[in-house]
Amino acid sequence: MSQRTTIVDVASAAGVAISSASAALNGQPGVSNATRERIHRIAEELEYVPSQRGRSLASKRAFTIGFVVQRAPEVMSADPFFGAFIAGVQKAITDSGYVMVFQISPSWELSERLYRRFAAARQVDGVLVDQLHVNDERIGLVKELGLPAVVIAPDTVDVPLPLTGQSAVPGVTALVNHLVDLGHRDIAHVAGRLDYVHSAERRNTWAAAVSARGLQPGVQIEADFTVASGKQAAERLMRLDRLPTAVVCVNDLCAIGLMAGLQAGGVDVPGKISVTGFDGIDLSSHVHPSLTTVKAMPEAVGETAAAMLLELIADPGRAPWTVPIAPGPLVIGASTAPPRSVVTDS
Amino acid sequence: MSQRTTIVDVASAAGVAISSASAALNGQPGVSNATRERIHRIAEELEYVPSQRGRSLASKRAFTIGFVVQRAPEVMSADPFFGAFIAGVQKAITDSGYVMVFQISPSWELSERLYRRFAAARQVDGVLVDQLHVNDERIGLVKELGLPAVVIAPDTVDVPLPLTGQSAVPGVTALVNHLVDLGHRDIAHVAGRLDYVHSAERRNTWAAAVSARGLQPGVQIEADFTVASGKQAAERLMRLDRLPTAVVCVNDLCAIGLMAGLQAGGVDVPGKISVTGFDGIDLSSHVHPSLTTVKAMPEAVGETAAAMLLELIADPGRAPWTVPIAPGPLVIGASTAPPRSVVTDS
DNA sequence: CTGAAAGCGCTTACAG
DNA sequence: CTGAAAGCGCTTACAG
Repeated sequence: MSQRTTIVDVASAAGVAISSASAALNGQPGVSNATRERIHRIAEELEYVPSQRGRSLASKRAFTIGFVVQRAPEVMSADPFFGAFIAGVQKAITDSGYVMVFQISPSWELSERLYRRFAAARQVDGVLVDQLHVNDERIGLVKELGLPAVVIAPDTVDVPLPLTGQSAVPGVTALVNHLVDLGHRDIAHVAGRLDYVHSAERRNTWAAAVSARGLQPGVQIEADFTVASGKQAAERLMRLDRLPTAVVCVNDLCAIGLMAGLQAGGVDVPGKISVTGFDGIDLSSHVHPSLTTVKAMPEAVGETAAAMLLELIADPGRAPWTVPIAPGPLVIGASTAPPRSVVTDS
Repeated sequence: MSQRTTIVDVASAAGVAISSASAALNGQPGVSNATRERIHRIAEELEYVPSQRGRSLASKRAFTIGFVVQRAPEVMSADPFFGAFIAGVQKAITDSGYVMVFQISPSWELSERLYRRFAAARQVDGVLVDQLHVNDERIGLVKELGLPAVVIAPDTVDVPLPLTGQSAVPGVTALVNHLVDLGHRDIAHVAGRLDYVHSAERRNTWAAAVSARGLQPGVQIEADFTVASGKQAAERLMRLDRLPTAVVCVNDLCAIGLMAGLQAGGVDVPGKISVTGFDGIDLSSHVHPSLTTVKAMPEAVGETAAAMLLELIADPGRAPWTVPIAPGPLVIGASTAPPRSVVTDS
């Protein structure tokens, strides 16, 4: 392997000082067009690619952003969010020469260590904070560390940091209205862990939307986003004196588990109970019955979050701002239908 | 934000030269125990964490490994492999101060650009090459770039690079034997894209294992690992003159789609057809019927691959070696049963 | 507009 | 065992 070409090679080949080469290559003012072009041409000829190491040290930037996903690896696997989210992040950062370091952390304790190391070793220029908890310790931590950070959460949340994400309010409201319009009067909810901001938002929206139609919110069961927890929710539901006629689930995976549990217990979906999900994952259109759900747009969220982080890194003093992502569309599947009584009545 | 403490601060506080501080902190010989301890103590007091930027430039290492996943983001989402695989990678590298840069690339063209940039910008010290294709261009590319690389593939594959992974031979053979023992004589296969090494291995193993039991391999249908493709496979299967009594699928997701498609077409599983998967993802135990499958161990593969890459980076001249990962266990679910004729016969 | 110099924070030969 | 010096490949004031 021959020596890599450095900016010194480019400068000497162009007959200029390395400071001129640097300025020209970085598109900075103070270089005549003639020499700028010559330097660019020579850099190309020599296949010059600046070393991130030299650049990092001199410019005090890592050209790297950090993303710590705080959840168990097994849960991550099931989550439909990450592929698309990360693809979106990449789309936003790649052209700036930035790169994303990705870590999984099952616990807050490990997350904290990872963030501290990121900051102390100057390994990243900023971080993405995902899956916000109620009273999330990470907010205080990134502030303490002076680490630029963008939070991903429903845009209804109030945090002292730049934020982007989708609100579930329009989606869950549409889901509830769809059910009420079908004739449902007893609409239950299978919630996610309520210490997560996004599941709390969905739960509250379910209750508010049901009330807004003049109905009493039905039973509420707490689950944890997984298929297994949806299945357990089905078992708890089937032990009730009276089944609700419809269930709004916090997400698709949970709804898929719920449907499987109900079907295993001999409860027909949607004949006996209608079920809705949230996320619009690929699988939701392939299960039987196909799921009525709301599409999330993780790629758009990832792209926006990363773009915001880059802006914040360029201007760290900037006051927090929020960029809402438009809510995704309602997808009506075969898992929702009029309740039996209504069908009989007609 | 106060100034970060640097090695200069540590050295001057300890009253030694920075070279001594460096040697002591990095556990290198040539420092007396007394001064070594003193330096360590002072570094701790000052909460010194070495800057990766300085370290990188001086030591000509990035302390970063690259992982480019070459597939569409949507497919990634569905893939159960990555969460656990990445968790395993982290486990292996975190203590060495290494970090993983993660990229998704839908095409070979983009992958090539990413690898070239990694190499040219000295952004990573090595890469993980996953999901090996038949005649994979990445093998030649990493060699050309002089980029240390570890390949993840079934350990039956022969490539001129260090390799780790699980062979599907024991698992698929066990699956086929299970079906034959139940009485099946017509065992079909839904394959993954056969230009992938791992799906080719599974296909070939299916054919060999069926033959080894003195039977003719049944129909073979090509799919692409997704639920949707499994569903399409079901439709093609149902158009055949005679249904096979059992189907070995390339992976769980595909098997889940196949079962959904069969059930939608009124074909009972396992009453009419037995179905097997591969991977042992969480979902496979929650679908109805629960899936007979073989567990994959992505975390072990990730950990081993990353550990190997670190070894290779430390000794780039090392001759390629292979570390096989023990195959995972057979999981017998409710999706396999004796064929109807056998049940009737008895 | 252009260039010489200092410096980012380390590691690594090399003298003593 | 210990220290002074050079150097990794850039960027960034600062003179000219």
